[in-house]
Amino acid sequence: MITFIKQHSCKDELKASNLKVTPARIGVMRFLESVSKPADAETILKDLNKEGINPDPATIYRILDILSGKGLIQKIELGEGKYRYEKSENHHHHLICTNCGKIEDVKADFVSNLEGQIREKNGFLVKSHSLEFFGLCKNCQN
Amino acid sequence: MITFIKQHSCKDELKASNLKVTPARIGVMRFLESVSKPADAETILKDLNKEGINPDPATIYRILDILSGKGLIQKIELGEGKYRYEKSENHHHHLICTNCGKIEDVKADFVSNLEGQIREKNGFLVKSHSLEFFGLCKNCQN
DNA sequence: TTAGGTGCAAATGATTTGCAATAAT
DNA sequence: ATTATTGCAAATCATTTGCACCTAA
Repeated sequence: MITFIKQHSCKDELKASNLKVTPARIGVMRFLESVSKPADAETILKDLNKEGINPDPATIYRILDILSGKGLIQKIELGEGKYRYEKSENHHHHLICTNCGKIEDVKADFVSNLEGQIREKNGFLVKSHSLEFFGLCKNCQN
Repeated sequence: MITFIKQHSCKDELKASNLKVTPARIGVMRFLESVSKPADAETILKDLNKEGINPDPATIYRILDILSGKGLIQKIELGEGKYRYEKSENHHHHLICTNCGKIEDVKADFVSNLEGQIREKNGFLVKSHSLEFFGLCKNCQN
């Protein structure tokens, strides 16, 4: 018996979402896969530039928009007045140091339990959520 | 025995934070006290205008900034690319309908429990948090 | 070929800033 | 009187849009 192991690929993900495969799109997907912290548009663009891909900022925004529309990435806000993006599989919560700006991760799935309660109490169907903590990281408490 | 009941007053709150009492500041405090949903700068300004107070937008932003700096109000983001503000005592979480934009409240204090755990596990001192749910409200599920 | 993707330049929207005039204590 | 606060106008920053050109399928 032969088992086909689904080899993960940015290109395949794009195709699976009926999106044309372009260098800029591959670059964005790759980058978001490689980083542990959610990244903003500017950071993403600069990384692509390093790899010799030079899309217009408008293109980056359009790509981020379509990818989050397809659910491949998540658009989040961390109280900075701009958006950050993360690969959907990387979803987790953050600890944002209000002093130095450091962003740490917290893995916690307690929120999932709440969604059922909300459905019952409020009749609201939760599709996604954000949970962020602001405060002082270890280094900034002195 | 005479009991002094602390009569809540916007002016007193301002004074207690060493802020000068001005019409615009009173107006902002009053408005945020009167509404159940977090409001954006534009909405706040329009309300003040109705009451005959006509500050410049820049003044509104400066007031919102100083009030949140003093902890009298909270600055939050609901995925709209702008900030909203709420009276600190009104802190709660929101259900944001991604279809019609309706904002509902959820009262829940389960998050408080987490802050202790985060302190232990991550050494991170939580000062505030945000928890928002995105999905479809009752009306928009059909 | 052709629908979808991109570059460029200009527009938008929220928020911020410098500075001089003004009002709260 | 003194210092904080405000108004005004201009600047900034992130993001969006119109349109002509280009490219992946």
